[in-house]
Amino acid sequence: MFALADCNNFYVSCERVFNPMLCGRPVVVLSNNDGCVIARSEESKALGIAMGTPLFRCRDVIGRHGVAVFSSNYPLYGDMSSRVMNTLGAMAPEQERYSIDEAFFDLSGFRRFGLREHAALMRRTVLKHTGIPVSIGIAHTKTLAKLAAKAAKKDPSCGGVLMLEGADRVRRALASTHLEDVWGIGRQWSLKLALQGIQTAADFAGMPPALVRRLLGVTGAKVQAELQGHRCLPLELVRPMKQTICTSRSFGRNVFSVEELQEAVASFASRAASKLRREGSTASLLTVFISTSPFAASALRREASRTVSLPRAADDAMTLVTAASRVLEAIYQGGHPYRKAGVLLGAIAPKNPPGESFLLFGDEGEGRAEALQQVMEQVNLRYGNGSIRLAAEDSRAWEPLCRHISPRYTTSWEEILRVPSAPQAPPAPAHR
DNA sequence: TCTGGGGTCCTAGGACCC
DNA sequence: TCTGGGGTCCTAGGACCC
Repeated sequence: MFALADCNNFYVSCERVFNPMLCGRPVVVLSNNDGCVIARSEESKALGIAMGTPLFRCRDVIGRHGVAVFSSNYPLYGDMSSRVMNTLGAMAPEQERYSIDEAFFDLSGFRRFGLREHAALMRRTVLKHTGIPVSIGIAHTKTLAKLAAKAAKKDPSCGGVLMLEGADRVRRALASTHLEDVWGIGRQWSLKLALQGIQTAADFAGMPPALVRRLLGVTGAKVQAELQGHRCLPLELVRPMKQTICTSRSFGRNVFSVEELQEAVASFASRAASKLRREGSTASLLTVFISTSPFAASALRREASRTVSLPRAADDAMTLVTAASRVLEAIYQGGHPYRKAGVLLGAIAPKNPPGESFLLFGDEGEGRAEALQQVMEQVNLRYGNGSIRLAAEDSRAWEPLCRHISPRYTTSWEEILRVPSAPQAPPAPAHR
């Protein structure tokens, strides 16, 4: 049997652990740049604040009901995530970390303890050790386990754990699940299937497989088979190597000049380099993209991108920053209010593959660049990220907004001492 | 005024190979 | 009149996930 453990309203729960005054109050967490609502407490959901709502569209509700608003605090959420994952992993070692707030487990070995009982113990332990509430679904396939976890969240009577075993129990769960709540079925496919009269997970599971294959391809066919209890998605115990690594941001304001874009792109390339090095990989393809807001007047709108292949696979900031800077120069065009840029690395390969390759036409700089990069990493490790960086990255005038950020309670000695003030609703727009 | 970031997989079509 | 069969690789676009 597979289990899925899913943290409830994860980002909101992280904020509440360190600021219990938030419990019982409506809370939302915003996307980068304070743009959209990406996490909501139950109280906020009850107020009708939908996932992904732009902040400016729900300011009224937020003001009227005293909703607490937070910018996202990824150092905090990432650290809390590893605490939750480590706690769970200690109690069920066959673990696949699926996302920042979810993990799958193979619980087959725990039959004699009672699967439901063991899951309930996992849940209690995580709550006690980290303060984060989780819901756990148990079933024969991953897709059914996801469905069970969702149902466990909705129904308070099951105490956060729901096991789907037995054809009848599964059938009832499928019948009471809307199609768009099934893992793997998004908006577009729901609409497509609604035209065929398909409303619930049970309807979908009962469709002729050939029709599903024709409408949704093999991906949809797998979802259907999983709902019928056939395992198509195995537990992935080791995370496969990333195929692309991307660092991109929306800017806190319009950026017009190539100089400011250069600084942003240099920072992204440098960030991407450190992600790459953490993976122990190198990249041979580099893409730079810049764009205005997609909501800008069409005369001002512009999207541009270009990919280059690097003369040799690289993982150091200086090579990637230099390459990115050249690409940006080539695609930049003045007169547009740019709001976003990014660097995407591709053709990723392990750094020291068996039978290591070398450059035919020498490269004496190589060893020095590597040594310099390592020293920079050590300095940043000891004195804090950003203590030393390439001059090209400086100024940061483009930095995204985060007006409602909470302290990094678990990863910063300075910030842990900051007393959380009762968070306020964001300042009302000037005209109100 | 104000709208995230980082991924994966599949499919179709085109260019190419013998 | 009539024009093969079996592949690979790449790219762009579209769907999905959190």
